[in-house]
Amino acid sequence: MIDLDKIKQLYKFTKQLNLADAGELIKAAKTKTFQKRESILSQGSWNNEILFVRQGLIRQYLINDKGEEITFRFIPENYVMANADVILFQQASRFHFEAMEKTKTFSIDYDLVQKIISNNPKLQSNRVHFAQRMMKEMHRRIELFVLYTPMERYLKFSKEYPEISNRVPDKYIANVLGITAVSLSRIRARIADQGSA
Amino acid sequence: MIDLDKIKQLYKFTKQLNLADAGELIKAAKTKTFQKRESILSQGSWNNEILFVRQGLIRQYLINDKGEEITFRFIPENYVMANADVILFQQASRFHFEAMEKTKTFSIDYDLVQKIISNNPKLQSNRVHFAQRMMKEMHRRIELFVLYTPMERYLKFSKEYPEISNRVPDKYIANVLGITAVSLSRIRARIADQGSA
DNA sequence: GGGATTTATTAACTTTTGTTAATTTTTAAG
DNA sequence: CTTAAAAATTAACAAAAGTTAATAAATCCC
Repeated sequence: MIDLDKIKQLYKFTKQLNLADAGELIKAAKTKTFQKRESILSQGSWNNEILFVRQGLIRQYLINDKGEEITFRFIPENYVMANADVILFQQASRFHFEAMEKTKTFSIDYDLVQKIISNNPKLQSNRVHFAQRMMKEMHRRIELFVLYTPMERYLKFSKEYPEISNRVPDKYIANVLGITAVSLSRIRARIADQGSA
Repeated sequence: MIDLDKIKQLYKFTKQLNLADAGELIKAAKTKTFQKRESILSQGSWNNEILFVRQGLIRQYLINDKGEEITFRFIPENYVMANADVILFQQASRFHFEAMEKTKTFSIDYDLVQKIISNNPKLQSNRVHFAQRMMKEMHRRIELFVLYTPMERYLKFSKEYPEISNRVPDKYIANVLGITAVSLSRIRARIADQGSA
């Protein structure tokens, strides 16, 4: 993997990436590959690596009080996996992360990112744009729950993220949309009905 | 309003605020007061002020396709009102913001914040902590929808934000939790039942 | 390609929510 | 304090979602 490749990949992630200044970050990034179903990070971990997904798809999930597995989020190509529990909430991870397909990533320790950024002030704008991207994604997701019905959520989700929707089992999508798999199946039946009516 | 007061208030907002460096920001902040029910920002606006709520409570809402008013978020003391549509999504505001009580704020134009920060690199850490605070809040909210039932959401919300829960009409809380006012009323009845059973 | 496993669908039933409207309670304004 | 307005509750019914289990379809792997 040569640097040019890295740069291209990262450039897709944020149009604002300042290529000259990002050099140090790119140098520090480690390449990792995970096989399908391989665990990337487990519940209880204090690992605080940031992973940029170059290829593949990661699923973030947890086991709730009732012992049920609940998928919280998908992280496809050009998105970043960050462990909110460790980085934002200063607690051990409640979540598991696993590759749903063969997944290639760049990874950097969050502490190292901090350090590099503090030594390269020009990287600040990249950090700002990264944070904004995360906030946009989260905001959209909250809107989905507050403003729309389960059926509308599903329609919007599959329209907005076809590259996820077509790759992962519906039962995981159901979790992400805050409904059960059975309910999602019925929603799909209703949509098919209406479409042909 | 003397500067010391401003500083104290802002300090509450983020423990990381570097008081010496924040001087310029504090100088640039304008003090505003809104009366109960007064509109702060309307749908369609391109205003991109950031408001820090010193006192009072702001309600963010929109009118959906069906003409229904839906409350999206509350912004109480020591929280920041920012218009995501203008700042993150580069679009005119879909939301209205109004004071639910007499509300006192500090306000700064987002562009001015940007400018001041770029001239005072030490303020960067404040910006990072601000962004992290927003992300924490959003993450928690998404968790509420993905991991919990409407009843659990209500219990957690009223426990975690009693200062909001006790001040605003239930019908607005219902929206924020993604359910109807009637349904919330029934949930409350069920809780009362169980409590006395 | 064929059997095993996983996923999706369907069914049957219960519980909860949405919707509309009436009624009670609370709040606000004069 | 009294009345008007707003909010919350309750009712009645339809629609949708949760739950458990059975069945069908898709997929995985040797």
